[in-house]
Amino acid sequence: MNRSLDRGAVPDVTVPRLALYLRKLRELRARGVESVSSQALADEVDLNAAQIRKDLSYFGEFGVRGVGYEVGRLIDEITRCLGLDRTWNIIIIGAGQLGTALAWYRGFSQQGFRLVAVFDNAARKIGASYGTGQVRDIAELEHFCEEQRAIGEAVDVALVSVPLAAAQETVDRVAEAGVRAVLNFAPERVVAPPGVLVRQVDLTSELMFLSYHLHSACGES
Amino acid sequence: MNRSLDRGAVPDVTVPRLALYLRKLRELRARGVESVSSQALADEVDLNAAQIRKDLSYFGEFGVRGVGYEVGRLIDEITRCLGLDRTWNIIIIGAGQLGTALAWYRGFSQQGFRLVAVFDNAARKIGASYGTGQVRDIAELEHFCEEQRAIGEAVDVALVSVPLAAAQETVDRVAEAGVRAVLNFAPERVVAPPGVLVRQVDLTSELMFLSYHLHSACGES
DNA sequence: CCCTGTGAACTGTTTCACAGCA
DNA sequence: TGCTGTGAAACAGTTCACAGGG
Repeated sequence: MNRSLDRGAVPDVTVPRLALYLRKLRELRARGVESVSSQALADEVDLNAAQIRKDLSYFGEFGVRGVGYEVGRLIDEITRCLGLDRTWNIIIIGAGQLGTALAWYRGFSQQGFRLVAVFDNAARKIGASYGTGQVRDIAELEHFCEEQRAIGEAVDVALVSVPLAAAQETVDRVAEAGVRAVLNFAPERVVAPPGVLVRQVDLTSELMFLSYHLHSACGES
Repeated sequence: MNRSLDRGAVPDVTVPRLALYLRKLRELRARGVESVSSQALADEVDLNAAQIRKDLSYFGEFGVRGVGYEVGRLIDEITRCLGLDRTWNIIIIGAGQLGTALAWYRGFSQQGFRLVAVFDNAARKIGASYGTGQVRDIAELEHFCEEQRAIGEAVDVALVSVPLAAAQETVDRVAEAGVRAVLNFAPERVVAPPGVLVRQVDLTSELMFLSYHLHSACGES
């Protein structure tokens, strides 16, 4: 029974934790550690050991009773579960400060994400080369996506770093162009077009979370 | 009874939702809307109306039965609950691509966050002026924080955008310098020093979340 | 009557505790 | 024996459903 297919059973909160385990396991491997128990890994990532065992059990049985998990094997399994055993093509819409920072971010390529293009509507930015992607005119978006599909390198994910007012329109447009996942950085919760997965990265909310806790801590202590 | 003080009763997930309500309420006010029911607001933010009423009830009774909520009043109340009725001083550590993008980000000042300085260890970057903050030598960090405290403008939050390997060390150092909240952008879950609130913004995890869902959707449909 | 505020029911997640296997 | 994998218990968060006040 291939557990990785019955997606409905995997809690959403499990997925980001798998990413965390993966990172820590790679670190352990780099340090020469070959085997790890759920307890040892739990200590490293500051979680409950049962949590880790349960998270992994949604996808299969990767450990050996009485022994633990083989680090290399577990890295491979989690990599596969997360869909990181292939390359995902990403584009960035909006070559402002944030878009530019994202384009230069090294972490992407290290995880199997390949930046194939950056789009902007400002003529003076077009043609510049950021990291592995070139800045193109947003007018070419649909054409570019189609071309990529034609060569078997369809655009999988769009990172949207456009101004607030353009966020929804941009998401609708990339969805229309066939992109099925979006990471939106604009502080505006956009409505996901059907069949498109939208994930929000909201700096303002994060700051407000901090201010709330700083504020209420003042009131208490 | 001031509910905003018994913090233990407020679920963590409520706080980012308040930030969302606040944004939508401001938008409604800008559109000239003066009164809103929990149902109408729920439709706007795509949540359950009871959820909104319960979230607000943790902090007090802001509505009028049979009528709804007065938009202006609710904005004020949420602003107060989130601790946004004052200015918070923030610093950025690491003036790389991401740190620079953060420094230029307009959203901060609009929400009552004031950038007071950017720190870096690269001599050639020091002195440059980013947004409202000037780039200073990281060696001056402790001195700067103390000086700010002396003039009653203590540094409240540090945004950490340094390379992976320096993240933990940097967080420990800002904590030592008296900063009580950190927003960490390095893809390394850092250990929070006692009494310091650390919040993680992890682009890599977000991308992996998308790749997981794209991947498992392929297997199904 | 309408809509808020809230106990109670429900759903989802975490943790416990132990059976089962190396 | 030691550690995994997993039902069952505990806990947290969401939604329901209705009492209560304008």
